[in-house]
Amino acid sequence: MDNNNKYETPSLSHSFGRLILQLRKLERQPRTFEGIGPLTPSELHTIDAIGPEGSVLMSELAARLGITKGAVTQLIARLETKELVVRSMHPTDQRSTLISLTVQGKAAYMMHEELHQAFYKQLQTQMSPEEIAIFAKTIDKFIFALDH
Amino acid sequence: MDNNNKYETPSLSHSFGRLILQLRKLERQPRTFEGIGPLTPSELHTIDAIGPEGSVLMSELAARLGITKGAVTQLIARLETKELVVRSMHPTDQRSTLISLTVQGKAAYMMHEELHQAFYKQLQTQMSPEEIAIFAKTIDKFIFALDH
DNA sequence: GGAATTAGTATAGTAACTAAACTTAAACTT
DNA sequence: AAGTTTAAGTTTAGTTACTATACTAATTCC
Repeated sequence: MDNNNKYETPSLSHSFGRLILQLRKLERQPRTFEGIGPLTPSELHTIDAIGPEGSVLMSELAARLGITKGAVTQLIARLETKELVVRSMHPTDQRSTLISLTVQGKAAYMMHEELHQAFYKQLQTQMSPEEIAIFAKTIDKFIFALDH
Repeated sequence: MDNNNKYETPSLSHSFGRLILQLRKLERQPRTFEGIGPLTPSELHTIDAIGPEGSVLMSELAARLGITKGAVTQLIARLETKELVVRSMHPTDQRSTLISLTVQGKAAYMMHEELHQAFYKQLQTQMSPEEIAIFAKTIDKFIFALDH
């Protein structure tokens, strides 16, 4: 046996493969929010990236989400028709557009955040604080390894 | 401060948010394989799910990938035109179709597997065996928590 | 020997992008 | 001051990766 791993665990590659398939599934499931309607994962990520306070440039949003500016234009257009987001002028640069959440948008943000909190609370019943700590730390190393 | 977490770590929710955006990005990047050409992430997951030996039913493939049978039909059709996969008859059930990898398909499988191995080897330079073990274990709990 | 189930396919529609060409504004260059 | 380059954002057409629905054919279940 050329595997001298002395820790009896599920294989990392196997677990990670399952995680990816699970996340792919999760990431194509829209979620419906009370008084707002269904929001796709991309819409939710965008709302998340804007944040509940202040405003963000289109290009900054593209950078945060890791997508092109063209994709952001399309997403913001859709969120604008849903009245979750507003565009406003940049005070000094006429080229720039500032995006911020409407009252409705903030409500969606909060409800989504609560879902997250509930999830992490539920996770704490399954994992010890030590495990959670290592998990968070290793995710960061993992991300680092992902983009070399 | 109502956060009595005594472990100084990046917040799990923050790390996980970043992980999701990173994986979304990764999961829309095709990879090119020597002598085969570019393969999309979905195509690679499908090849992975078929495996290098034996054959798999369409419906089993759909279950493994967590997508509908219709989606599998389309993916297999594409992989068939790329000559990475062949359909064959089920010995006793005329309705069923068995899918297996061609020689080319197995080559793609192997090259992809080598990429994975290289990634995990690189990860081992960043993480201790204990961390890797806990990471694998906690991913499983995490997946469990994801689908309640 | 039907009736219900199961395996797979076909088709139309949607989400989530990208790439490339474009417009307008701002910042440099000389 | 005029021209050039860069940056911000939009538009459009195309692709991938699905889903949902309706369908055909084979099998199993009374």
